[in-house]
Amino acid sequence: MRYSEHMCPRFQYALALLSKRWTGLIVKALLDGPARFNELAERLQVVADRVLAERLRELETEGIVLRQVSACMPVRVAYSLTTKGRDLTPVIEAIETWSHQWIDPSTVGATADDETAIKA
Amino acid sequence: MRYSEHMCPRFQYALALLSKRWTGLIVKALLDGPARFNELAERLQVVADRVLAERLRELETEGIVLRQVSACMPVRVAYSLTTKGRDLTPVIEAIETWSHQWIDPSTVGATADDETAIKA
DNA sequence: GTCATTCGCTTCAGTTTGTCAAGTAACTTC
DNA sequence: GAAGTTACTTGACAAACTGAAGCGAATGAC
Repeated sequence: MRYSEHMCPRFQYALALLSKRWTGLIVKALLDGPARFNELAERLQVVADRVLAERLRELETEGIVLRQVSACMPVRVAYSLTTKGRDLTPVIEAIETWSHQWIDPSTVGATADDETAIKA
Repeated sequence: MRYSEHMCPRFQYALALLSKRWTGLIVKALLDGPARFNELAERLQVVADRVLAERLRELETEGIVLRQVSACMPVRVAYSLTTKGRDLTPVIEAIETWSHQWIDPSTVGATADDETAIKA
């Protein structure tokens, strides 16, 4: 990875991590509690399996996500946040606050397009 | 854009914006004060001109960045943050705090690789 | 005047990164 | 023994990013 000389490398490293596509959403989803792979894929419907697997592997090596495999019969894999991961809460909260202050629901676009719209 | 049904669309929209490559770094750079295009490109050495121009255009349409063209002789373009943009400060600060708490300088990799290393 | 330079981009070719659909290996249930 | 579940992986394709070069207007150096 390359860094700008004019900014703190640690900040740049963290930013690169967090601004990888879907990283924020995955962390947010895991803040709601641990989940198995398919469960997580359900929570974040927009993320392709391939990328979800990749991101989770990256987040695991970064020590943000914990991967626990149960030796049981239909091999279950549970993903959860480590302390390092849970410490991202203020970042997520800051984004939530900002989005509620500045993002106009109408800007967001067709929010419920498919079946959700029919149900509503 | 597509959204997960299980999370606030405003949050997802904000996250998509902020997690686009280089967006965070550009905002951070502009928090240090307004800058012209080439000046900004210098501050963020890692961003290709093409993408910088594109990101700035996006951030302008989002109302985060203000683009002011001086009618003077060698057309100067000044970029600065709007209030909406400056309100991202808590987000940037949260990431800074986290990175200083959790990112080990040695993890960051070869911090100063080129000439910087020779000078040190 | 003509050449080279600065400014704010844009264009091009090539690599990286992401998407979608399908497949796989191990095991259970019918 | 065929079908389903779980956690991924694979492959073909598309979108996004990179680095180097170009471009048009306006100087400044000679």
